[in-house]
Amino acid sequence: MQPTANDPQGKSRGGKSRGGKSRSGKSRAGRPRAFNEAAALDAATMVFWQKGYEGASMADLTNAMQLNRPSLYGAFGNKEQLFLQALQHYARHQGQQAMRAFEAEPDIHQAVRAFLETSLDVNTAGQASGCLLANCAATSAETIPEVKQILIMMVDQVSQRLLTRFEQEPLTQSSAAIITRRLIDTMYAQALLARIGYSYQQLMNDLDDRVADIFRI
Amino acid sequence: MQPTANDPQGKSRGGKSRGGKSRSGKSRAGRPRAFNEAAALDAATMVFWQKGYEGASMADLTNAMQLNRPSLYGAFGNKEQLFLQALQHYARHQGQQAMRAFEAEPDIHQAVRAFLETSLDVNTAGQASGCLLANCAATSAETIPEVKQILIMMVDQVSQRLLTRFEQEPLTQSSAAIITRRLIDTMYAQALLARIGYSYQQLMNDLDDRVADIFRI
DNA sequence: TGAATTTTGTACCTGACGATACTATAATCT
DNA sequence: AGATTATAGTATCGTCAGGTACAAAATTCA
Repeated sequence: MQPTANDPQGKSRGGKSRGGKSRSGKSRAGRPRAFNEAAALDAATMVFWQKGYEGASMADLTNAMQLNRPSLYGAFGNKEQLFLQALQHYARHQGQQAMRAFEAEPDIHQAVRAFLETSLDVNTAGQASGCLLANCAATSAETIPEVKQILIMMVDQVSQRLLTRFEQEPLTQSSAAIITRRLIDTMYAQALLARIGYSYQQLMNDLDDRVADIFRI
Repeated sequence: MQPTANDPQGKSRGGKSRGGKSRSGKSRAGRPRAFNEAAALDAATMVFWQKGYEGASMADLTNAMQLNRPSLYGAFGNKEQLFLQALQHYARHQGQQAMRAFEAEPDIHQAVRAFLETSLDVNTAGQASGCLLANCAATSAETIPEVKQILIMMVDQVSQRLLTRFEQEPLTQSSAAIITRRLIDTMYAQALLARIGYSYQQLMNDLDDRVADIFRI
């Protein structure tokens, strides 16, 4: 907050634009950044989440990120690269919350509930509704090839982690696969419904039924 | 095709821009349209389906629709109104195909399969993949309020029609609701997966399992 | 301390955006 | 036929898009 720039930015250059030497912990020469890179990326993520890739203008972005245009280009490349970084940022944060809640819960039934509840929280909390990946990035998948790769990677990874857990439970192999798919489908559906205006309460009301349904074999 | 404009356009003004009198079958005064309105809307729908609302430029649209800009504005209002009309056009055509296949099939098991198979066809045929409503319009739902209304209407309507059919089958009330929800969730998931690059074959391979899963209670 | 390095902030560029004015053209109406 | 109506087609409007050049500022290196 204070103008004295004594906040320890640590690495200061995590591997952005030009290949940094990252010799040691010491910060490099030159004027220090006036913005926090992670916070800026977080803000950019929110903008893309609300407006999508094409719908978000550079003015929207610099505004939300609290930096000026050359700083943005210096730190993130260009709009497309920023978008891709925002997707990965989202995947590492909002996107992982449900999975963490799932894996933290020992009881499998409760784990599924926690997964969907956390997912619903992400889908309805904040200013953007739905899921940046499922609802926004998917639209741009036709235009930006890298988006397809990222999304496929994410989707497969989530499937795999869920399946691994279900396979440890006392279930047949095929049941584990079915439950995994049902859970993922339910997550997508929740994201879409949240995006088109279903409220937290409306979706929350269905949650118990949905959880029960997933296990109904 | 021929320059002689003797193609019977019939109504010629279905109720667009200004309130037409639609007195009788006779076409009104003035130079006749050089483009087919339904075909133009169809082309616009494809463009939006590929690029989304913000991603589609007026140049893209006029190009695909084979008309010039003033004609577009005269016939469809502006870009946003054109988009809304494209959504409804899509809902009446591509969006109804799966439902029609479903309702045409007497055996409920086969009906579900036909529903998903037709849906998959729509999601992977043509130049745009996925679903215009689920994948593209959802992104713009935050920006254009009318989109939310339209999507909610569509979603609820599909649910209702499916549920009505399942309730006629020998199923418990709750089973009908569960199966309806599973079918819809599966449809969304297929659309998303198609959009992010899963091929027709990949999705087709899962289809039998998915159908069986829907009925597994 | 001064040279080197990096970011900031302003101002700006080029091109594309959505939207329209205007005229020519082709039909119907009287 | 002439008047009227509506579209086609061109050329263009004003604005904002994404992206940068450039000089001032703030740090490290020698």
